[in-house]
Amino acid sequence: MTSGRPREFDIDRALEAATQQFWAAGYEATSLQDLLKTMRLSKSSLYQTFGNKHELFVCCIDRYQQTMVSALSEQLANSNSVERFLHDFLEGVISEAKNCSTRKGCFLVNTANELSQRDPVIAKAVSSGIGNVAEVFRQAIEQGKQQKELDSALPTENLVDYFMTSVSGLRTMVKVGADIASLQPVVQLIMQTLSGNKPTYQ
Amino acid sequence: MTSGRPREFDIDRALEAATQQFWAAGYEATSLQDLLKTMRLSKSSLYQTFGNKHELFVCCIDRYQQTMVSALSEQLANSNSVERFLHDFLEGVISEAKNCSTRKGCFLVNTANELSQRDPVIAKAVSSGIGNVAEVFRQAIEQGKQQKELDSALPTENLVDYFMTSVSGLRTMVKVGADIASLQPVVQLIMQTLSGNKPTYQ
DNA sequence: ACAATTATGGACTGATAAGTCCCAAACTTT
DNA sequence: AAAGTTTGGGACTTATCAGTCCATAATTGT
Repeated sequence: MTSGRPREFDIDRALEAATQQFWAAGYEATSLQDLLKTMRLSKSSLYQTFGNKHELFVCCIDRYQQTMVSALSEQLANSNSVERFLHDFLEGVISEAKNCSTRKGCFLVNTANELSQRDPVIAKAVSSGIGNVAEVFRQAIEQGKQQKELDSALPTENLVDYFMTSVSGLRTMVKVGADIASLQPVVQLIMQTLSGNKPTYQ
Repeated sequence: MTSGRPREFDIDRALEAATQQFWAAGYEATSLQDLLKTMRLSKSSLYQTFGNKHELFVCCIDRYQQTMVSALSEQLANSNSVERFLHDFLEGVISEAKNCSTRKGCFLVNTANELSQRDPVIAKAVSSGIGNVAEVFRQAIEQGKQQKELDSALPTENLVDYFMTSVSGLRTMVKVGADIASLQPVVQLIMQTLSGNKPTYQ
């Protein structure tokens, strides 16, 4: 029935560009002009397609969260050692400290810090996203306990909370400017704690 | 020589008020109107005394940092157990999760997250402040090792970095909305790791 | 009395923000 | 050809922001 000029841009690519912008600069510091530039859209197209800045942001959060969860799930599935999976993730977090320029951290955590206290809609999206990420790690840790890689004396929930806390902490340290040499031993300590202080994977 | 009408407001009280405002809402989200209201100053007085919003903010950061460091030093001096000192600090961090309303986190960490990537002046002030805080914990941990409370096999620097990372992580978890019940076991795990997995102070 | 300083408050500037609206052109399907 | 839709761009509104300036009053020391 309905027809008309077809949309020329790709919604997902536009969302990806918007995400990069929001991720790098935050919500408030990103102006509509910035978005139009990186998304390569006219103002009309943006408002018609995404509603407004706030709705666009929530879309970006959701998309980021889905992407992250599926990537993590895949990595877990392709990994034969849970210990290695967790260790590699931590290493990835602190590897941002190698090149001074990027240090973007995690989009969800950044957003939580910027907006969770004053925007309940965004707070809910972030909280949900972090919950989904934590769920992947819960599965990983459960699997690790069954394979006797991790300390099975402790409740899985505690280990998940501990891991999420550690990841958040490393992210902050990277942002504050810590160097990778000082964070490497921290990663070792975290992994030792998770595995019940057996010698850990290097 | 010079005389004139004496200043009617107290600079330190004004800085305290400004700090509370910046702390609660962040730098960008705090307008000059907000500051005038909480500081109970006229616009002229604010600009004459503190220069501008940015300089005022740096003053707040410095003042906060000094206050925090001296308070921590005092607590450490008055504490007979280093383990208890560290444990109480972690408990204080997660106790914010009890009353949903406040959850302000640490002013330095908040600022690092908001501005460190794009404001080098503030980044330096924050980094310096966090360094001073870490120094107190370094002294504490050194003392703990000498008193055989902590695992002396590990370098002090690593333990300090681990502790700072853990604190930052807990702060983020609180902000994201974690409840105190799930963070309590995390605190236990952190303390066990610091003390070399002896049974820890409850 | 006089100079120096701080006080208040409002007017003002220049910039930027998000969002609305309108228009003419481009494109697709019927 | 006609209807429906998207395109880009610019004009516009409304609001807010940080910061400057000025006039006037209040209070101090000399």
